[in-house]
Amino acid sequence: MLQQTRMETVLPYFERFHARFPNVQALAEASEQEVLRLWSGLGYYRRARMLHAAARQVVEQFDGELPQSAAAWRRLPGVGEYTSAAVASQAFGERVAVVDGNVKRVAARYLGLALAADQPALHRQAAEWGAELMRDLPQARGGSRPAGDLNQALMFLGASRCKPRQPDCASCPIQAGCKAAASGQPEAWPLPAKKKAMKDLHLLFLVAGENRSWWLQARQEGWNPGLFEPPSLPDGDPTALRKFCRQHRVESAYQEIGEVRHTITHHRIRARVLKFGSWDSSSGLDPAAVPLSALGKKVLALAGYRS
DNA sequence: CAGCCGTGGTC
DNA sequence: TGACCAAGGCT
Repeated sequence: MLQQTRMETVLPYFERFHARFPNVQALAEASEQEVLRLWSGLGYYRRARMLHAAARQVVEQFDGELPQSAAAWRRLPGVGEYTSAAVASQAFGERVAVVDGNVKRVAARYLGLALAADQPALHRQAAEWGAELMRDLPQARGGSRPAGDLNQALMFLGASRCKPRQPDCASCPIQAGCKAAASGQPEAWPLPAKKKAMKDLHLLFLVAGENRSWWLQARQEGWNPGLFEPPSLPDGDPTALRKFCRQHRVESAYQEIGEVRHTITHHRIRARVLKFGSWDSSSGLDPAAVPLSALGKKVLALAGYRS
């Protein structure tokens, strides 16, 4: 859950998720839809599907025993260099360095690397720096976890002092050897990344339903795969709308009830919402019982759905 | 390697 | 308002 997502955002999701799936067996036995439902709103839904797949793999292939090393964790779906190092350093005391956004920023400043945050070269050099710090660590004893502590310390330093903007060098414990602090312009590191262009997308949502029964479809591809939303199609094509209504046996009498704006990664979505009065309500779904995307929630809220 | 995937907070 | 960014990983 913490991949690309802040602790404060994750916490309430984690609490609910962990209450429902207290162990790997419970997660493995759940349906993917149930897993997505408890994840819905957190974003990056592929993480949920991969976590679910990993749980099933652990139960089916390893008899429910969790991997005991970074290398073994790394083989699970959804577990990359960062996550395997985070788990193994905290749980097993393994001397593997984490490289996240914080560590990369701290490394760029401390070492004075003229690289942008999204450059693989920065990731590589931050990893080398981390490995070097790991080698100089004292041996673990008496239950101490120097490797895990170092990893958390670097990430916390990045989040609390060595922030992207207005870093607090005065309170930084490693200011003495820091190139960026010495320059007087610590904010100049890392270099500005090339900005990615946003694309505008115009959609049309078709909403029908009331109370506990609404017209919802599971998305198959593109964004939010596996999540439910009211059906949508590209805006600006009346023929497509008529065809869609005919296919789904919905009378094309509707009311335009408003507009919803939403951003998904590099897409800026502007969606008009049409509400239909008559539809085949026998196929209605309860929005509370299926995984909804944030976009789907916005559309339903506009249409009068109260969760 | 480059592109892709969500959402919410901050300034 | 918009740009940036966050405890990344997969294709």
